Formats: sequence, structure tokens, C-alpha cells
Amino acid sequence: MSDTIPRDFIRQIIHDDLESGKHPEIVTRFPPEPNGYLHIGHVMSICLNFGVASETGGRTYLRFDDTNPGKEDEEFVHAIKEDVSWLGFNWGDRLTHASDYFERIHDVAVSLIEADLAYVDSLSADEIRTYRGTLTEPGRNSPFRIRSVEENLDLFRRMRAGEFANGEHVLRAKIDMAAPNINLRDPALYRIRHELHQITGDAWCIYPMYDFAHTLSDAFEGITHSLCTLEFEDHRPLYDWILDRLQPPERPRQIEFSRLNLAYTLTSKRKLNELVNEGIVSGWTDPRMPTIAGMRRRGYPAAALRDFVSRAGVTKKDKLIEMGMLENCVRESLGDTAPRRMAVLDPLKVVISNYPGGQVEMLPAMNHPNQPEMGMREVPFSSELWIERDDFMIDPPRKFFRLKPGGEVRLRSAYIIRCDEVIQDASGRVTELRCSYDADTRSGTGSSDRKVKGTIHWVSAAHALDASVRLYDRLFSVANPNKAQDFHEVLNPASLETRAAKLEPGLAGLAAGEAVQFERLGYFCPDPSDDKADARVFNRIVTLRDSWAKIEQQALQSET
RNA sequence: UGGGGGAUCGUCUAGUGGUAGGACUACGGACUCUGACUCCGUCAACCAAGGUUCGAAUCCUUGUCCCCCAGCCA
Repeated sequence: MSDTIPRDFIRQIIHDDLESGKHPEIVTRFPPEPNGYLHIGHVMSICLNFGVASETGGRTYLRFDDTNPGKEDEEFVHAIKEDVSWLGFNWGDRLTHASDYFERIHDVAVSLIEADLAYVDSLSADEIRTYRGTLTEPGRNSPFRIRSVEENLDLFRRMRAGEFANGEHVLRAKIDMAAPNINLRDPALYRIRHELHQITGDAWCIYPMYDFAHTLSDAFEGITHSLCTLEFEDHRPLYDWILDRLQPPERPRQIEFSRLNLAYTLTSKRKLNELVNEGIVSGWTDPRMPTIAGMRRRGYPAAALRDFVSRAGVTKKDKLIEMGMLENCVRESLGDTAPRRMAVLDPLKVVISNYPGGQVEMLPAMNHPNQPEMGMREVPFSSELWIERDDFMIDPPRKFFRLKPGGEVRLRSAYIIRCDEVIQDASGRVTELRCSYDADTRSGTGSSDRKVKGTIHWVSAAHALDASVRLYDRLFSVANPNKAQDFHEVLNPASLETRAAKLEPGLAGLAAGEAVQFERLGYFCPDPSDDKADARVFNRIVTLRDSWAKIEQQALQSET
């Protein structure tokens, strides 16, 4: 097995670089901008960056790319740190900020000016765009491109000193306005922003651009492999241009991989922001959000997320991964560990007419059918129960193994009951079932091995714990909402459904975020934010696989 | 019509001149006090056309399609 571990192309490069002695140790970084919450796409980057380093005994920096004050916020810094560590990664003492290097970045800018490789441009933003040319036509030199080194030095010093308003000047690299790669057409290095920075406060009014700050930060930290997504591929020549001027002792190499896109979700920060700001979701941590915080609140285990991105792999091919892949990882992670419980989401009253009124039995039930070591619990049984409305049909199709008039079914961990009478209201809606139980069929006793085809879950009415249960579905109704002209039009109106559910009483003590399986329904956990002792709120993490849904479809079709 | 990338089952992914394999899904079956889990089985792919070769997903040529780039965002 170990010799067949698939090694993605990045791990191959890293392996080769270690082998050849190019680097004694691997140093990576995860460089989020603190302007939003991390999402499923970032999980990929986090696992890759921290993964390749830890696998090789290397180090990883968590570096906040805070070069654009005003867009960035401390709230996001906290959230990001929490997300990364929840995912299981540890940056040790390597928590940094691009702003830690502002002075050094500035010094590099000055030395570039001195080498006549950068100049202060006084064109307006609009003019710069015009001068830049188009994808098919070369740009033209700015008239300010010929300024002397002395003048540039003076102007840049005064930019820093705050003598100019936003937008009045910009520092540009002097590369090639005719370059076919637009990133090389004298890219901006510094712009003026009279704005308070969340860390440096008012110390600066000029801020470095991403390409400049990011490349230099990589160099300063001794990053060996700078892993980023495909859209930065044509920034690499600029990355390399900067490194060529700097000549750092340890030269980082940028390698790009494709983003991970999940079907039926968005990962554009801008659009995620809109979902939050417009109140379409309850916030960044809404359990329907593809954010790490949302998925954590929903109840997805960190291990499932790690498993998911590892199955997705690292390549350069555009991916749009099916939701089922993620859900499978979640089920797989929870399947062996989540204790089993019973809960009824759409209650239908059942009265056991031959069971003594007022009598209560505590019936033992396994916490996990495949893992006896997880022990047993007791659930109360009495003459009035709740069962799932779906588990009864007056006129069922073939292969319906649940309750029907005159039919028998086993109550999980309890008795076999027979449906004797169906009570309906004026509109024909079933309001109650009168059943009789077979006292000799109690689970684990008597002739309890008597077979009936179906087993359903139930909760004793008198003992039931009331809870609000939130059923989540995909936020969008199309596989790739990124492609939609307006995502509002492809929102899934049924992405959240709330049920007044009946839970077995033992669930009262369940802690927030602790996952259990409601048998036959799915995995659930108390919502970490909204669950209260006197008003329980549960999230459905993921459903169980449901082959009945398929059979039912086929049955209904064959009858028509 | 500039530059940079990418095309292998429905989805994700292995393959590095020698039997196209795995995971998820789908489908069929076994088991079942969860229509779950588990187990067994089936369907299913090399973008196209040429070329090189005993042999090509892999090398060459020519096409086709898809993605990214014209922020003083990252």
C-alpha cells in the first residue's frame, strides 16, 4: 500500500527538491486575506500547505495578507485562526502578517527606485487603464515613466509622508508596457490609502499591492514552495521578476493548482458576502454556507473535510465536485462514531390499545448496532407513541415494509405492533393509529426473533423531548451557481425547513455540536449557537442514504 | 484576433511507451430489529484526426473545446 500512495504533482516536486538537496527543509504558508470567512476551497489550500510541510518535517506560516486596510477586519482574523486550528493544523509561533514587513517592503521599493526599476506615476487610475492597452494591443509608456531617480525618490518619500491624497500617485515597477502578459505592463507596487490599518494604525498611508507584498513576504519568511491557485499563474513572471531583483538566499517557487469547486455552492467571497448582507442566510456561520465555520456549526467533522479534499486531489484541472462526495465523507466519518438515537420529525400519534395505560417500561437499546462496546441506553415505552408519518400508508405500494392497515411492523428495540384502526379527520388526514402490541415480541426476549419485514423508530409521547429540528438542503438549485447571471434566481427556496420534532428523552443532555444518528433519518447535532436548554434546536448534518426513496419512485411509476 | 493554463467513466482521480486502475454516484444482489452499515457483482472513460512505434492515454503534428488575465483587489 505504502508504495502505491498517489503523489500529486506538487508533492512530487517537493519530494524531488528534498532529494536533490535544493532545500534542506520545506517551508510553506497559508496566506488568507482577512476580509471574509474561509470556505471549502480554502480547506484544500490549508490541507495542502500544512500537509506537505508536516509530511516532510517542514514548517508552515499562517500569514495574514493585510495589505488593503478598510476591506479587512479583526473579526475575520479571529475566525480564520479558529477555522485553521479546528481543521487540525498548528502554525506554532509562525503567525505573521504582511504588515509585519511593511518597513522592509518599503525598503525594497526604495532600492528598486534607486536601480531605476520603479517610478512614481501621476496618471489617474482611469488614465493608467487606458495606457495599459488591451489583451490584444500593447500598452504605452506613461509620460511619467522617464522621471529621474531623484525625483522618484523624493516623490515616494512624500507619498509615505502623507503629502498626497489617495490616487494622486502610485509607485510602479518599470518592466515592459508592451509585454503580452498584462501583469508585466508596469504593475502598481504601492498606492496611497489614507486609512487606518487594523494593526499598524496610522503608521502608513501607502500600502503595497498583493504581488509585491506577497512575493517579498514569501522571500522574507524563507518560503520554499508558494502554493496558490491557477488564477495566479500569469502572475508568476512578476513574482519571479521581483525575486530576480531581490536575490534572496532561499528562493521560493510558486506552484499553482486548481481550485476546488463544490457543486450547488458558491465560493466567491463577494457573493458569499451578499448572501450574508442581504439576510439570505443567517450569517457567515449559517449551516448552509460552504464556509468552514458554517460546516463546523452544521456538524461536519474536521476529519471528513480533510478526507474530502484528499479524495479530490491536487491537479491543474478545473473541478466541480459533486456534493455527494462530501456527504459520503461526512457519513463515513460519523458512521462508526455517532451514537444511535430515536427521533420523530413528523409525528403521528399511535395508541397501543392493549398496553396498560399509565404503564412505562424502560427498554434497553444499543447505542450502536455494530459496536456493542458503545453500550446501551434505556428508552421509555408506553401506550401512546409518536411514529413518523411517512412510516404509515393507508394504501401503500408494493414493497412498503412499514405500517399499513392490518399490517405489522417492529418498533425498534421494542415490540411488534399491528395496526387495527386508522382514525382520520374530516379532510381525510390520518390523525391517529390504534394498534395492538404482541407482548411476546419485546426485543431480546420471548419469541422476539419473530420476523416482520419492517422496523420503524418511535418515541414515547409522554416522555418526548420537544425540539426544533432544522433540515438543510443545498443553497442553490443549479450545479454551478457561479455561472448564473444572477445567483438570486437560482437560490433553492427549500434550503431550510424547520420541524417540530419529538426526541427520545435521553437526548436532553446532549452537548452542542455533538453528533448522533437519529436512526433511519440521518446525523444530527444540537446547534452550537441557537440550542437552549429550554428550547432545543438541532441541525441535520446529513441524511442517511435512502434506497427507499428510489424504490418508492419506481413503485409509484409502475402503478400508473 | 495577445498571453497563460487545462482536456481519462456521470463526478474526482491514477497512469510517466507494455492488460486503462481506484473512489464517489448509478444499477443488480446478499444480509439486516436502521430500506442504514457491511459484503458481492454490473454498467461506465483516454477531446478529434493524422503520424512515429512490434506496441501510444503517454512521444510528434494539426485541430477542437473549456478556464484565467486589461483593480490604485487578493
